[in-house]
Amino acid sequence: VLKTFAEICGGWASEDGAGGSQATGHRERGVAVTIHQVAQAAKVSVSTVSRALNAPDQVSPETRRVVREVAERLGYQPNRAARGLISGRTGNLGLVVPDIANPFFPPMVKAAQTRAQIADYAVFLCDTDEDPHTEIRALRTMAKQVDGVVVCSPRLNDEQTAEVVGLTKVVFLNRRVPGVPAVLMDNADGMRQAVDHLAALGHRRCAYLDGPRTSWSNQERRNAAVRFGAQAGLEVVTLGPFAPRYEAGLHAADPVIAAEVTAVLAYNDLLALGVLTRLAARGVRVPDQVSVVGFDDIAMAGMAAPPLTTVAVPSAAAGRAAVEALLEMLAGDHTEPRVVELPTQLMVRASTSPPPAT
Amino acid sequence: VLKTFAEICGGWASEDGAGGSQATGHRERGVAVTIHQVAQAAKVSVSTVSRALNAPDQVSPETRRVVREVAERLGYQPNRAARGLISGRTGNLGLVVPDIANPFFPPMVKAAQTRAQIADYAVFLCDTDEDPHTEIRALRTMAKQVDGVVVCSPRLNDEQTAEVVGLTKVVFLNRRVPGVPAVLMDNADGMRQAVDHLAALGHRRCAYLDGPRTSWSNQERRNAAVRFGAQAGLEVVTLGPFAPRYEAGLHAADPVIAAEVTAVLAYNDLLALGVLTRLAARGVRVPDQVSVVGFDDIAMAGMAAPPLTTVAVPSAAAGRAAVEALLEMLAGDHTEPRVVELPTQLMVRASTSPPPAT
DNA sequence: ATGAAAGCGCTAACAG
DNA sequence: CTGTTAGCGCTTTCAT
Repeated sequence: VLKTFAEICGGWASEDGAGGSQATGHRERGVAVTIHQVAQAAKVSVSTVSRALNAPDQVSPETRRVVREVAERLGYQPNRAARGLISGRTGNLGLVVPDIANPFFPPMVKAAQTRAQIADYAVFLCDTDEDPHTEIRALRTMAKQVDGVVVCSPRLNDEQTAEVVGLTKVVFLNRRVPGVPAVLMDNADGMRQAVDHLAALGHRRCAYLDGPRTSWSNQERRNAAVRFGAQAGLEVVTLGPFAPRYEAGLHAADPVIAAEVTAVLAYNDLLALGVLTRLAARGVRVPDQVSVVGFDDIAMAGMAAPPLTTVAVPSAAAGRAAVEALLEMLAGDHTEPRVVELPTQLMVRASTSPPPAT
Repeated sequence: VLKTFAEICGGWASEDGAGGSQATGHRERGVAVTIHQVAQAAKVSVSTVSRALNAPDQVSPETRRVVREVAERLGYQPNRAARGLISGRTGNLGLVVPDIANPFFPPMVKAAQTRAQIADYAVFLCDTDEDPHTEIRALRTMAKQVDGVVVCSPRLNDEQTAEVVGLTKVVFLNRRVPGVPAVLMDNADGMRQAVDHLAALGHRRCAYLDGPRTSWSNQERRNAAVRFGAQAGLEVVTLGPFAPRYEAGLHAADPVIAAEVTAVLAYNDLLALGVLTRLAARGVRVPDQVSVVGFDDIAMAGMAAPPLTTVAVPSAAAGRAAVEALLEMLAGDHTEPRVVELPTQLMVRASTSPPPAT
């Protein structure tokens, strides 16, 4: 019941829980039980133990039964590091993310980890804090202890990308690089849906809130907005660029008002949410006076007031798909480097409506 | 440019970026460079290479220079698994979380991972999806390939806890168990601040929205609300229990209205946010008619309308502290199992005000 | 100061 | 079907 630690820094935030209840069969743990102990206890050789566990049909049913029973009783858990050393297969995957605190990533990470676990892979997580340098360093270190890596929204340049691809099996998530297997989201189609929605409501002029210049997704989204806008008779003026954050949205709202548009397409939800807040503060009613559309459909989008119309992006499915693509590569049935593009979908909620009658 | 994958399930959500630009010194990667290759290239034995890298003062300055240069040129990265096999130290830590998609956890995970990385540890992440069974299984598997584990908001029962503690070094986060080192947040004091705030505003009767029955934090928070409420002349009626989620908050708002209170203390922010939404839908103005206080201070709390008054919990600092506690245990300077309790702090925003004049 | 040799725990030939 | 023999890549005595 001590009480200490003065340094409180960066983020704050809580949650937790207490025990469920499941009986655990009694195990005799003698600190570290190795395959040798099992072999000895079962009165067979270590290789038999290994086979009984990994290649069940290479040992007699009886031996197998005994070995497995003993292994179970002793609580034997094979040492994956040792196994990996000889087999070349570590049973580990790497997962690299620019910023896990960005609400866009957690569902992706969760799905990826869960999928990996099902295939009996453990996953190393690395948050690069948006730094390409940290990213490449992490990848180099990881390479040796994983069978492959999923890199989400890579910030690597071409040279670094080439190096990484030579280091280990890699699947990119949210970035298309020739020759590199990847899982992508159909940003263009999502933006088309959003633009069509606005045009159908009768909007004729809207703003696109530009995201980070270096963002691959942003380029796709902006281009699509302009292209499909022209096609649907919706003029799109670009404002920005803005950081993909709530605070930047607060900032972006004023230019939006000045731009005399009846609708705004934001690069992402965080930005859109900021716009919503600031618009309300300035007395501009959403959606009556201005319609707002986000992108991503992060959890908070549906909790905003008004609930945000946005383009849902299948980030959980993408995380899962990326791991699956990696697993396929590892299985060796690799035809060509696979590129998967997942569909996106407009979620119409309450932040969009016909423009005010002039 | 294929296009496939029909199955879109669970969560949806986007973000990404494209390359920065940093020159990478040219490396001659011969697929996998081992300590042997370095030894050969440097014309010394493997043990000398090992020493030159790990125990610099055991080799002559000249040899050291040469070896390091060669290692650098070849891009040698020691195989941590092999190292761990002999040294018993894996250089890996485990991080177990009930649900990374819960916005409470990402800052914690990020801070923990970052801190571990600084100490040159890699981290295995496991999301247990709130399932004690998955949790114990993950812990058993991890135990062998890590030097220690941080378990966030453990859902383990006593027996399982005992087993885990025997498996590897463990630090709990958000749960106090006798004999187990832990990092805690001062829930009681945070609740005291919230209650005092309400009492100071003139509230005389408020509701506490109960969280999950099994949650250790919830028990602490509820008890504190009642105890400090009595002390401050604020009657606290408990409503619930509710799941710690936005949807549950939507549901909780109606009983709140029926309870004829002038304020509500929610178990956590998600719940409070739901209450905010539903109250607005029913035409109840916050804070004019009812004040709302959350707990945790997740990112969305500040983005709500009105911005939520809530108790900030230092989750990032906690993640960092947990890793540090683990690191200390590993270093062996373990005096007694350490328990650290971090302070919490009320963030007064716009969802609280004096009660309506009756 | 340096090299040779012995394993860490495990799997994969290779014999019986 | 099962045991024996080699190592995987690395650190660490133990000699030299």
